[in-house]
Amino acid sequence: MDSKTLSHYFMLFNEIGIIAQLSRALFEARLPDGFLISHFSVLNHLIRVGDGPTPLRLANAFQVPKTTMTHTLSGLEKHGLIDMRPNPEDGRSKCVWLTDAGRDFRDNAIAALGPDMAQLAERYPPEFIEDVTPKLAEIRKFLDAAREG
Amino acid sequence: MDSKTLSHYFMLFNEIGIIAQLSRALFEARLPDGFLISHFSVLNHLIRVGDGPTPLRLANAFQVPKTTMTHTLSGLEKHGLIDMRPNPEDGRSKCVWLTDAGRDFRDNAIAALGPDMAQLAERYPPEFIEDVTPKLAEIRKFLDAAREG
DNA sequence: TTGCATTAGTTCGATATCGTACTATATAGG
DNA sequence: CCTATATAGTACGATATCGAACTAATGCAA
Repeated sequence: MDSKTLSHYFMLFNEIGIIAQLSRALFEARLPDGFLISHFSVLNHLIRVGDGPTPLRLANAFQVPKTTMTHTLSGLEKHGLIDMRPNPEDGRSKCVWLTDAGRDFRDNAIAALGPDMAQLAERYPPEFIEDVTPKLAEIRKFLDAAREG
Repeated sequence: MDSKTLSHYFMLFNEIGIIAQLSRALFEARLPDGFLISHFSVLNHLIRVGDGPTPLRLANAFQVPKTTMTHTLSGLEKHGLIDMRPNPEDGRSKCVWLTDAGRDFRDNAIAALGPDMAQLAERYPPEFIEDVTPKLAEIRKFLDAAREG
């Protein structure tokens, strides 16, 4: 691969890194003090996919080490947004359930982020997003496979 | 905006966040112990754009707080990969210059990452990358503008 | 010139993230 | 059943990142 082509691949990941950084900062500015995207993401995931998963399943879903997920969940539990109950099918394990406060928090966060997304949508319509997202999902799957291999 | 459309926007940033995470881990596994993508990125930037910029210019280029750039540069300097010299045009400021060791480090890193990129290129040819990257760059510019506004 | 606001860089404290090691439980093989 | 291995979650230590406050130099305006 010639160096010019190689640099294009570097640039892709450079852009992705910067967007991840900027979007995190912008999103967190809309959340109550002390809450991070990681907290919102978990709550949102529990709503979308359904609650009751183990911490390890969540760690895999977000591709973070399980120690990181432990930390994130402890923050959510401390604020009463989730319940951690024993897993009836495995004595080593736990299950994560939303509380009413957790659902409210997530709804409020969505409402707080709505205007930003609407502003983004003015410039980049849904078709644009729906074009890019699947391509990124492909790359993500490839990287995830490479991680294991 | 209806909730289904909204969720598409969330998913975009979710994918971006995960790719940033995975690519960082994969890249850093190819670097010598104790070095991070941030170190490589700065060296690579100095090669591409030319060395001699101030730390603040670098912080802006990578969209990180200047305190983070101070930390990154101190690591590079400690390993003798860059020189920090006074800025002749501004007594408050400094200029960042590559050392020969810095150039070598960057060349070795590129060589170490080459096979991974080649593997990626097998599945996602340059045209794919050149389609996606500009679109991400647009979103990045939008977010950057929103950050200031 | 003098005084005030601005800017570049660093220091410091807080914390999110992550790897290693550990405990408890589960599973497979003898 | 018993032992060895694997797995789920946690505790702990290291460090990258970031915001607030600080220092020093600059620029501007009266």
